[in-house]
Amino acid sequence: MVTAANVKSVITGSEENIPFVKIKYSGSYDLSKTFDCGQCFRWERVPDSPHEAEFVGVAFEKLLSVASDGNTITIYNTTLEDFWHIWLHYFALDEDYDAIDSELLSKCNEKVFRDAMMCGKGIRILHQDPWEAVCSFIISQNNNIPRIKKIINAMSKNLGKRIDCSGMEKHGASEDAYSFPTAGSIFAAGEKYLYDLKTGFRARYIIDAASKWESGELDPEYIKSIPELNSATEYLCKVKGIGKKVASCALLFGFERYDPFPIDVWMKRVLQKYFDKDFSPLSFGKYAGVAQQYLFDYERNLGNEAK
DNA sequence: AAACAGGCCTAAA
DNA sequence: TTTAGGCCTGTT
Repeated sequence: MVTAANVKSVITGSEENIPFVKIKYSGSYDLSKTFDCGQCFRWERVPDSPHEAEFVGVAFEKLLSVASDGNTITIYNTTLEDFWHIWLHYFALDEDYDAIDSELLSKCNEKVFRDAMMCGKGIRILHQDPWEAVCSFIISQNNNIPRIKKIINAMSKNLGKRIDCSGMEKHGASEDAYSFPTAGSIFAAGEKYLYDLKTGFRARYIIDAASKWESGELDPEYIKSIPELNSATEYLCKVKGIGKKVASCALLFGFERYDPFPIDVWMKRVLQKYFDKDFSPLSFGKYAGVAQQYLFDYERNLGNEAK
């Protein structure tokens, strides 16, 4: 019962007591680019993995690792049921990126964009938990990725649920793992507690978001139901500490939409450098967010090659 | 050591 | 409506 276009086969097995799901997949899926493009903060590369690439992380209160070898993706420490219910969509294995790419090319045929798309082939936009996305991108402001990860780990360790990792040592889970804390537990902990976890001036923003999340003033299902991007953005901006950029990221990575086009310092640079003054990212259309990821990755890789 | 990091808030024109 | 300054912390 294969329901996703690019998933060719799914089998289960077990390796040293760790159950896995192995997916044969057509098309390109680049785990490294996907986890390294700044959309998520809880995945780490597994050192000395026998796979071409393997990452271990926590999502939806579960610890798992994902490995890729050619056109095979293996998810360790999961079940077939969770694969179909959670991971198929989380990893965007149910998405037809060839279709997305050709839609984007029909909207923009600039050479730089074609190059960026080629360079970023295999990047996937994950479908993360909405609360985790909101909270993570509040933390991301005026901050760098190592410290964002550090803060999120500290919050998880102190306020999340402990997750059993036994048997996952070979998959990079040497220490205990913890789920991303719920809005309720963050709100209960209070602003000073968060401040002491080095969140800095963002502590009160996180509390404001958690409080609105708890009270229902910030309702994820309602947000997902808003058809128009600007309305959804405005709605999220009710929270102190959420501005246009943070809202765009949260919507793109946690609320099931592809049209947000987060503009940060990198994207400002890209737009200035390669596009006409009157060019609007809106012209990328409904998959603008995917275009943003390609361009972002492209610009950052150019920087790395120059070093 | 001073500046910067995938911003946002606030005060002041 | 737009603009400057400040902000927690860690790293270079």
